[in-house]
Amino acid sequence: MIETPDDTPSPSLSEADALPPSEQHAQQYAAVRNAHETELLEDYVELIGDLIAHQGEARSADIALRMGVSQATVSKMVGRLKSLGLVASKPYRSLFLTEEGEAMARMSRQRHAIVLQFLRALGVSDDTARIDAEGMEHHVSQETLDAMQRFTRLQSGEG
Amino acid sequence: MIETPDDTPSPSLSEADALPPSEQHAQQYAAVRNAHETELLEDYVELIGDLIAHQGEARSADIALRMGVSQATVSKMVGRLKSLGLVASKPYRSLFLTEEGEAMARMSRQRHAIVLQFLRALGVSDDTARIDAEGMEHHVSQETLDAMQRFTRLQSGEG
DNA sequence: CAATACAGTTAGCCTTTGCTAAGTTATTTA
DNA sequence: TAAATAACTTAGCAAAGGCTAACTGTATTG
Ligand SMILES: [Mn+2]
Ligand SMILES: [Mn+2]
Ligand SMILES: [Mn+2]
Ligand SMILES: [Mn+2]
Repeated sequence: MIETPDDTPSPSLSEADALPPSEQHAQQYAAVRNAHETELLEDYVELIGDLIAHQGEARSADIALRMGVSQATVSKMVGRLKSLGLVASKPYRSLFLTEEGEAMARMSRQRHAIVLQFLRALGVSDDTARIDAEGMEHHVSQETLDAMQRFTRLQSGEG
Repeated sequence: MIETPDDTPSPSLSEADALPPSEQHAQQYAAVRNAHETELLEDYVELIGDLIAHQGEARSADIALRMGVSQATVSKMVGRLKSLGLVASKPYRSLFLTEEGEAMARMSRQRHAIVLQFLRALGVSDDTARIDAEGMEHHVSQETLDAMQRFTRLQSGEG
């Protein structure tokens, strides 16, 4: 392993930040593309889990309504979720999460809650916090989640 | 205007949060889908602007390298940016931003910087902050940006 | 200045995520 | 219980965003 020649000058306040090294920059975008591959899956399983918990069952029509998409779109997505082993169902019947689906739903729900509570603790209004959390949650690393939780706890502790 | 019947119980700590009303829930997801439509465009114009500022010109090969994507993908995307009036170029030559492209780049760059500085102020390491900011930036409302700036200023002021 | 290397484009393919329209199954109700 | 309504599925379409392979144009350099 040879050290990459570092042509990044040390940070200065008077000029615009230099571009990061190409490989690091590429990794940033790759991480985003990566998040985009799983984010819809996460939202679906999280929603299915929430529907089961709050209304006793998860039906396609409810999902379509809450996601704001057509039932056909939900039907196709459910097919994908089944083929990925996250969801189980019989034709024309309501949906269930597999063990794997439950696990993903649990993680997603928790991460979502941390981000939402953090935004509220930051002083963002509830409506805005909900909207922003829905998108941000998929792009937040564990390290950032930890920092958010620290802040939220501090903030509520000081009340 | 009639007030929507509010079946959301007042928040309780002992039970899981209730689901938001369907229309509000749908709006959350719609906002995310919306952000996804412009997010790549924003990253491209921001990068093109940065390349012009830092290296004098923006070439497809550089973009491909920094985005971690094939040159063919860049070529196609540049076609889209041109058809949207954000970028101008002659075949086989380097890229320029239109007025509209400049405006989008300016906004994106500023928003990106606010999110990045905020994450650092929160205590997130530089590498992680860069990665998370690249994704989060597209899902952050003006209200949240304001809250982030307030926090960052406070934090640096107290140093 | 010819050969080579590098940069950019085009064609053709794939997956994801959306849609509408049309069909099928299940449930409700007259 | 037959008819009507609601729920679900399927087929077929489109746009976005990736890829590789093949081609074309530009720049370097022997
Ligand atoms: Mn979520
Ligand atoms: Mn989400
Ligand atoms: Mn950006
Ligand atoms: Mn970005």
